[in-house]
Amino acid sequence: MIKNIKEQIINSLKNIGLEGEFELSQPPKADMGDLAFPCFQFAKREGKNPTEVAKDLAQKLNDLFTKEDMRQSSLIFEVKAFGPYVNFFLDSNELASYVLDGIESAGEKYGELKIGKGKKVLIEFGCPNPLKVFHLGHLKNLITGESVVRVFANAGYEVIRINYQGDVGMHIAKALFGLQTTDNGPQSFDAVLQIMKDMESKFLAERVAFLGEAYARGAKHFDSGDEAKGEVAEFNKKVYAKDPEIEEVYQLARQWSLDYFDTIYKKLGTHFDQFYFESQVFERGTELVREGVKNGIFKESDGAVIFEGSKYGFHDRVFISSQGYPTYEGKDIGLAERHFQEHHPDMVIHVVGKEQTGYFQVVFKALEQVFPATMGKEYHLPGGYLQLKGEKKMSSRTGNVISGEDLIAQVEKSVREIMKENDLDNKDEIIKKVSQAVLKYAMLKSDILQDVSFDMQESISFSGDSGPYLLYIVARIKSILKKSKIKSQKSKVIFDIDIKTEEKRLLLMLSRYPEATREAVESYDPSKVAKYIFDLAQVFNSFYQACPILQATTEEAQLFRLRIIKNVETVMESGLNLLGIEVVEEM
RNA sequence: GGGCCCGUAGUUAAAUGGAUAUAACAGGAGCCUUCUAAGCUCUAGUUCGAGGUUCGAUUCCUCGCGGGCCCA
Repeated sequence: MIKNIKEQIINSLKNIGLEGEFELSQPPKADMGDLAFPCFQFAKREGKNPTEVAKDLAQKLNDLFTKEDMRQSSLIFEVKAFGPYVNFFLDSNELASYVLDGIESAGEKYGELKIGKGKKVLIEFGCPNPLKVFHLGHLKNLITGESVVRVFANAGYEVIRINYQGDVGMHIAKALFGLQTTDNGPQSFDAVLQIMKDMESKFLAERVAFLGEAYARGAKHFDSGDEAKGEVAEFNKKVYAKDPEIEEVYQLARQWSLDYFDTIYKKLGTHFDQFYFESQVFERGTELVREGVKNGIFKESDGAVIFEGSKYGFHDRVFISSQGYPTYEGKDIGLAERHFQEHHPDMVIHVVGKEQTGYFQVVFKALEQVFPATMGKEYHLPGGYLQLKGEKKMSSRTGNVISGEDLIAQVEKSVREIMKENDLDNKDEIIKKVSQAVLKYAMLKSDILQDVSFDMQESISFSGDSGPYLLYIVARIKSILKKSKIKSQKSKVIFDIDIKTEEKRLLLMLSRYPEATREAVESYDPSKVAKYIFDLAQVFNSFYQACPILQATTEEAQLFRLRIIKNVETVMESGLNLLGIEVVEEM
């Protein structure tokens, strides 16, 4: 959209003899024009003063545009030099018909891209560990991952949603140790199994809390000394060996956890195409690493198997421990083989916290050597932490932290409180959608790498830079459209309409949406879309204040404004959808 | 000890090396018999420090200072 307008300007520049690649920027103020061409680089190449060059270019372009047959279109009506910039003013009426026709003919597809066409990408996100708490980090990861999936799908990629979960390893051992430990000493796993079977009728949340407490007991014991570490490690062996003593308890606890995670996925409107488990890949991972030792990729060191990342400027990492068990690194080798054999992806994106950056550098380097086909295709998308305002980073080591589900519940409670006076049909559903908007927008509005400091008061506030603020604008537009009673807004753009500055700014803003979706996919960062929607919302509000719609002075103006807000609605809904946020009819 | 990331108004965040560093919240002053004022308009307030590269640095480089993380 705006891209085509820019191309027209660039063509004009080429017509007057400029060569090479140009970027157009946006003047800082509306009265300085709609698009700008900075002359610095061109002037440098010519060895001239940029201000003089701008003056000269503006003159030449004006000469060009007065020759009617040379004009690309009537969209540009004025060219002016501002210091070292050549600024272009677009004709409001031409712009209006260009933008509105463009969006309307694209419909819901407006903002979609083709850059990923024919390419397949696996996006791995979520990844909570069974038998551990679903903590705030997982919540943020799910929200981020869901949005990244949508941004890539919107860009034309075929996306496979992957969730990889750690159902073997020390954290499972800790939970099992905790389960068999009571205040009066150890109990048998038969007894544990009986307790758990008796709990089957209870709520899932309660059963999962029971597992969480067990994990916390086990983790505490593990940290209490070397001897304790050894005791817990015994359970690790049993898990890997599928020891019948613990197998039934382990399977039941694992299933409770997974069922519980499913309820959270549903609550957040996310889903997965495929689940992978560490239990499915650890054997193959171990095998591949052992083979790699023979090929000189990995190296034995003090009974463990390591990869010498230090040869590549990273650090060495253990892939098989001295006890003979694969580490996360070793398992990831087995996992990657399955990814590539089953899906043949062009790219695998791991949406994981930023603290894993060093880990992935080494694992990807090792992978390249085990499977050269993965080279350049594995990508770690590092995310910042989620902190509640006034608290330190959350850890699931200790039992008493706010879980992801607790936060969802607290947000819902606060939203319900704010909306208690509102008389609405389907109020519960609206509250749920608004609550999701609160959480998702708060997590996605800053750069993906930035830590999010979640301020409950600010995020649930219905004014300012918040999810509800955006939903409110959509609801207001829908309300006006409903009241307008005009069935068809397919008015021809009326060329004698006097278009106000606020209307023009809004039209220009609408034309930039595809640029936002492109930036988001190119930088792997949904926040680009979030920022765009917020900017659009701001511009809309100025328009809304300055331009009465239903009380417009002429019928033409009313039809025109209805058409504009219909398009704002389309773009807002589309952008929010990329963030995983559903709009509401009223609130 | 080695490596990575970060440091912007009181707070939370923007800014492909470009025009007067932009918003939100909090503060001050206005605007509702009018489409949902959950809004709008005005106002005050910012680049951690020292160098360097550049016509131009919040952005790139070096060295400090402060915070986070990974590895040992």
